[in-house]
Parts: sequence; structure tokens; C-alpha cells
Amino acid sequence: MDELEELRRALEGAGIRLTHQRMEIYKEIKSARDHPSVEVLYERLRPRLPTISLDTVYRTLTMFVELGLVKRVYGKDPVARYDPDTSCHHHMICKECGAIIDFDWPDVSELPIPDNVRHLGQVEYMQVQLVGTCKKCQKKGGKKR
Amino acid sequence: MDELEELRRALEGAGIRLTHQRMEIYKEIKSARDHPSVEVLYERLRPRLPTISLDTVYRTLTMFVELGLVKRVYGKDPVARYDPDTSCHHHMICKECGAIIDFDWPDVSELPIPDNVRHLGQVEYMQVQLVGTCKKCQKKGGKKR
DNA sequence: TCTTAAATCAGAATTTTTCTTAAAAAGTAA
DNA sequence: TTACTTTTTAAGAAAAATTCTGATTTAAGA
Repeated sequence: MDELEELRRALEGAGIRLTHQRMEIYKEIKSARDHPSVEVLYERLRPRLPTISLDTVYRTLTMFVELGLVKRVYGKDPVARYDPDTSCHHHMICKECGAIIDFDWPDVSELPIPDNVRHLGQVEYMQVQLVGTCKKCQKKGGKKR
Repeated sequence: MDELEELRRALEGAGIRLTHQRMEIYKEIKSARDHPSVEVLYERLRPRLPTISLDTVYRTLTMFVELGLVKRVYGKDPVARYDPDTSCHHHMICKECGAIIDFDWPDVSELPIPDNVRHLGQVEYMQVQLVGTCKKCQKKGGKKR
């Protein structure tokens, strides 16, 4: 089954055109496992799409977020990063290197949102963030970067 | 007991001077309940400290984060915001207006970090993010911002 | 194929954050 | 206090991230 089917349907449903750039950006983010920023995705796309503009990557990812195709997340810096996995999962964020690492925690994922939160508004999704130091940076020890 | 005692001790422990600006920034962030950005804090401080620079607010808050006096969080935008509450609690983030609202969820707060996460690194703290639409924006209905 | 609205590119503009440097303030010792 | 040393600050410049503007190109339906 075509991996672009989800994109095709989402765009059609919203009356948005399926362009070459959108397909390539979709493929790139959907195959990423490191929650890349726009800048990083842009650099990965350039070999294939030498004339693509940074702005197109920004606009397209914002659109993907609005369509629910990807999620926008933040790590240690004020830089938007994108997560192709829209299912319920969680993130470990490294304070040193900024890595964002996925993990599962069914005990939390399966809990219902408690009643005392209902009055805050309508919840779309829930995720846990663990902030700390990743294995790699622990080994390096001390402060880096 | 002096509300600035925590600041005094943290700075002393790190060999950092206690200045007028640091005291005022500390008092301002510690009394805030809306997770303000640097820009917002700066505007709140200006009436009292007309010559303070934005850069001082940035530097000081970064220092407070490193000392563990406050936490840095992100909501819907790529703008750093600061949380004076360093105890375990969670956030509801409104996609519309960007509000960050505190809530408690003891069932999660009291869970131990699961074993399959140990190998990811050392965890300093954990928090849940609920992303959705706050009560106020629900009432307004439709897209706003 | 033609038409037209939508999308893209390139560069400029904005916004957020950090850096540089000279001046001011804080701590120390006489 | 005064003189000396070091840290901190303010101001503006610089850098980084994101969004906007306007001309050109493209997708998709007639």
C-alpha cells in the first residue's frame, strides 16, 4: 500500500493540492527518527530538491501539524521540531545535547485524563516529558556544548 | 521567613553575587502564575527597574534554570517560558491562545520511572503535557489567536 | 490545452536569543 | 572609607529562527 496514501487523503479532505514539495517533505519527516527541526529537514531535502526554500518547509510542516499528520515538539531550545509518530508515546529530552528520544509507558498512556482536568478544556493528546541527561552525554561526562 | 532565602543560598552555593536585578527578577518570576516569557517578565520589571536590559533578564533566567530555581518550558510557540514551581506538576497547553495551565495528577506523579527508560539516561524530572483547547478558547469557538 | 486559484521561491522583514564591550557595581583588604 | 579586583550590567550589534511580500510557477479542473 502506498506510503503517501495518508498524505493524499488528508490533503484531499482539506482541499489542498498535492505538490512535489509536499510529497518529498512528507516522505522525509515520516522516515526521520530524530525529531528534526525545519533547518535539519531542509538540509536533508536539498540534495533532492536543490531549489526548495526554507519557507516552504516551514509552511508545509505547519500545515502537516494542522492536519494532524505530524506533531510539533520542543526540546531544550526555542526551536520547533517535528515528530512523525502521532500515536501516543513519550519523550526523554537531553539537557546536554538536545536529543529527543521516544519511549513507551503504557501505564500512563492508558490512564484516563482525570476529572479535575476536564474543566481546563478539551484535551487532544497527552505526552510525558522526561528531562535529564541521555546515556551518550553521561558517558562524555561534565558540561558540553 | 525571608522569601529570598532560597535565592541567597543558591547563589552563595554557586559563588554568584546577589545583585539588585537578580532579586527583582527572582521575586517577579516567583510570583508569576502564567509561565511568562522573558519579554513579558521584562515588561513587568520595567516600571520598577527602568534601565534593566532584556539581556539581563535572559541571562538571569538561564542562570536560575541551571541552579534549579525555576524550570524552562515551551508551549505552542518557539519562545522560552519560565515556571517558578519546581515541584512535580503538569501542564495543559492551549493550542489557540498559548496558555500554559498547571494541574496535579498524583496517579502519574507518584509512578516510578519504568525500567525500560533507565537505559535512556538519567532523569531529572518528569512532567505531563496535555495539548488541546482551553476553556476560554472553547467558548470563543472557532479559530482565533 | 486553457484557465485560474493556489503554491513556490527568493529575499526582506520580524522576532527571539545571544554576544561584545565599556561602564557600573559588588566584594576585599588595607 | 579608599583603592583595587572581579563580576555584573546596559546598550547596541549580531546571530538565529520564523514569517511575510511579491513575482513566478504549478496543479487540477473546465
